[in-house]
Amino acid sequence: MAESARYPRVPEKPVLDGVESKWGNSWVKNNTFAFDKTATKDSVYSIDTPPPTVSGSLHVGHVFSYTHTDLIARYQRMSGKKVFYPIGWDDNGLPTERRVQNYFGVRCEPSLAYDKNFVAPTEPSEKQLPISRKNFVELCEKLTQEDEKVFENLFQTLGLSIDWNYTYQTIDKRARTVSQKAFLRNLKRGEAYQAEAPTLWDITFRTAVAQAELEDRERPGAFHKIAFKKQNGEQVFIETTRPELLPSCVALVANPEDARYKELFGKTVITPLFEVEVPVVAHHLVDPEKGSGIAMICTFGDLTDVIWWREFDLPTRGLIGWDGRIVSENPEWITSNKAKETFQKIIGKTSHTAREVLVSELKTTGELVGEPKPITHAVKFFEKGDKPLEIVTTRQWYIRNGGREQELRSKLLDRGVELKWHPEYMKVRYENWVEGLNGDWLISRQRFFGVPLPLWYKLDANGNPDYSQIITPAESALPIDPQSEAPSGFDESQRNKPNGFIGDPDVMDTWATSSLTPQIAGSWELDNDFFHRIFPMDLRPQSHEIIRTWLFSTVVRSHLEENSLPWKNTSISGWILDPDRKKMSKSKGNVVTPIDLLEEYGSDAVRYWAAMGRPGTDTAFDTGQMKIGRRLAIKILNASKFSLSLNATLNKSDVSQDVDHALLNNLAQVVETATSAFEKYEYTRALEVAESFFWSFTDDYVELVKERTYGNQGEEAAKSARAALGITTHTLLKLFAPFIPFVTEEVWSWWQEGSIHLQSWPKSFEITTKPDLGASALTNVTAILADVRKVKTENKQSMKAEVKSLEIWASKEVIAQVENAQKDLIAAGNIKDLKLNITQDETKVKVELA
RNA sequence: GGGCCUAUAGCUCAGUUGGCUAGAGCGCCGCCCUUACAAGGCGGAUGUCGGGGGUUCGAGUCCCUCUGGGCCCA
Repeated sequence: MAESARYPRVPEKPVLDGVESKWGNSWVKNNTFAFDKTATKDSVYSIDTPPPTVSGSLHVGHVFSYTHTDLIARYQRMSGKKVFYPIGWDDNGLPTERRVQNYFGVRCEPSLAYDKNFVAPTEPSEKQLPISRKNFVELCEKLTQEDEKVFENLFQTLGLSIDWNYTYQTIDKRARTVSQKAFLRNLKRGEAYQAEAPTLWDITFRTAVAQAELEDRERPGAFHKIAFKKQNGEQVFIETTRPELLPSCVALVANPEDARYKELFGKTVITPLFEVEVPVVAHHLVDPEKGSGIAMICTFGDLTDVIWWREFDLPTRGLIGWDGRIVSENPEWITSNKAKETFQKIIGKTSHTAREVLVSELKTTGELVGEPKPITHAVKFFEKGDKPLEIVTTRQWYIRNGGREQELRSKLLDRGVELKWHPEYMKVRYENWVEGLNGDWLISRQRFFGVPLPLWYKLDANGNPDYSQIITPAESALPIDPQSEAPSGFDESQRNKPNGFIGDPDVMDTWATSSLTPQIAGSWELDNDFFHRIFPMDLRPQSHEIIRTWLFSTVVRSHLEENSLPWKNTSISGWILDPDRKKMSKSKGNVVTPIDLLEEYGSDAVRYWAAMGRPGTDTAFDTGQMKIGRRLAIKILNASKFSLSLNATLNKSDVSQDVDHALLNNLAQVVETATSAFEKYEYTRALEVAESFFWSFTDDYVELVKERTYGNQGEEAAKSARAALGITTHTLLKLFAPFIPFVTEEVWSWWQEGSIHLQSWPKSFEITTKPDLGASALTNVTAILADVRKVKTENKQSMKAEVKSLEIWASKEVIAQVENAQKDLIAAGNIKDLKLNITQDETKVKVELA
């Protein structure tokens, strides 16, 4: 075996262990996936990678969906694209604040001064320690940095081909600059505006909440039947689940068709306990079947109240404050002494307590009829909150998103059509959402940790803010914090002083920053040359539940700022389902952490499982698939080692035998199928065709030609097989490279230079040696070999058992193919005597064992 | 209440514009220590394609309807 030194780097016994750290480190160290900044737009493939919420926990879902993106990135890179594949960390917003509170046992108290010697408690204290806003933000930054390392470690172990030179944080300076600049542009163009309006309000977080952040939850409640007094002294009975809102009642409403109440429309009634005179109005939204068919309108109990309040131009009688408690002063519209006395009993109370008090009062006066009737109803919650939302009137900032203008809305719907969705049907979710919008995008949040609205307001001579007198910073001064910096033309001593200024205390919604990820990653306005090389981007990968938020808001910002789509394609990942359809939970002890998974099965194996999940399709968490992936990875190692040990070559001109030509034709077909599948973002299909070819290659073809490569048919025949083996191995490694990046890189390093991930994706014309031949010259022969194996198995013989005679009846063409390959066939089947007969009938085989 | 997805072997899933006898892997059963791999190989069994109706020469695939599961929204 003089030639065995041809591939000296092939190990004796290849193993999977250690490939992740070996190649993962190598890729990072060598900048293997560095983006070429000089690349022209048409050669770039840019990816708007989702910034994971670092304060959340690592989940197998991360592994799943981020792998999908990486498959596309690696394919595009091998196809010759300059791939821009950055990543950001979402460390902005409520999840981070909440995690810091729990982790350190602190809470933000904006009135406190910054303590530069502050040291965070090592153990969270039982009672939350109040700290200044700046100290709080510092803790947020400290904790998220640690979280980010954990994610980075996971993603590198998983083999994501991210360019680590382009990481960003949604709270970092660049993100703040971009968010503030984009907001100021929106403001200048009239797309951002402030308004005093009823706002959905979370009393726990004390912040306004946007439509996209709402969810309905079924909650128990009770209908209370309460008597109002008509002008003629008779009673009319309403039913309400929120009797505590009685003091804020501004009208009664019934359906215009409801005969029971027709005579009341246009008249007034008197509220119980508080003796306020309110009108009775008619509106089609009232369901005559619900309750007594007549309801009280309060400011505000729910969103329908807001509609009625607006349409009937009713007064605002705010009752609930920002803390969720009843206001601390007797409202001006409650005038009688008895009513004032009653109101004193609920001042400052939570709505729950106020309800108990008023129900008891109503019982005493007899205005509550019967016992409350328990019901279950849908109540609006902030998706991250624990208490039902209240509606309070506040001044907030909005960005136009088509929620109030048909023209913009239809343009945004057109953007949805322009975007290529993978899978296509996900577009419907976008359309449903946009069509169902009922207001503009509320972007101001009353939080501490986030990107501040870059605004100040002038104070009048009395020291009251004049919100129409907005002071904006110069773009060059961004990012700014209006709470700690004074606007130009003022100095800090004028803060909160008459004729001075105040800073806007609010921060922007986390989506107001996330909606700019293409601009942040692409250094918009900071390096516009760079930006225009990568924008519009090629792909936004994400999951389906945030189409209404992240995807839509990004489309809005890009449409407003660039008058274009932010990306050409979006691919929507499905969810991970538990195999037993039960939620994984810590209490059950069956939580699988992704890092352990990668260690147990190997990253390539876990990626294989992920790759089996098609875009948009929910996939079961299935360690069985990972075992198969692991087996595939091991098989690639062994089969490649074997091919190389047979002195495989890449000499196309050596291929002379029909079975070898046919193998390459078959392979070329696989390449074409895999390529077109990848072009359609159907990576699973690409993997499947490569995999099934690979197994038939090792099981059938390699077995068939093994003896020939040893030289039993002479050097020329051996060379033909060695070239076919080499070309096939070479091509298969590339086809598997996006899926199984570690093992393919390992094998590549045995006999080739550089990284396989920077090689060109195979093309069918580079592979074929005799394209007109087709593939049947091989498949017809391996089918016969399979028949021989079957007979041996049926007779409980070993595969190398001798066949006394093999007789074949087949068409002229098949017989010719068998004749061409008969030496391979005889050697592989250990056949002593081969008889060939031409027939018109189907191929028939008779095997006689020794 | 509206929208979307989904139902195929014990399990996880393919099945393209309707077209030969509906496939794969796992699992199961049987066999083989074969000098790449026993963490391997070879072979086998397994289906009322959720139910009902319709279109068609022909339906897992298209239409209607019912039922179960999931998601989004109201």
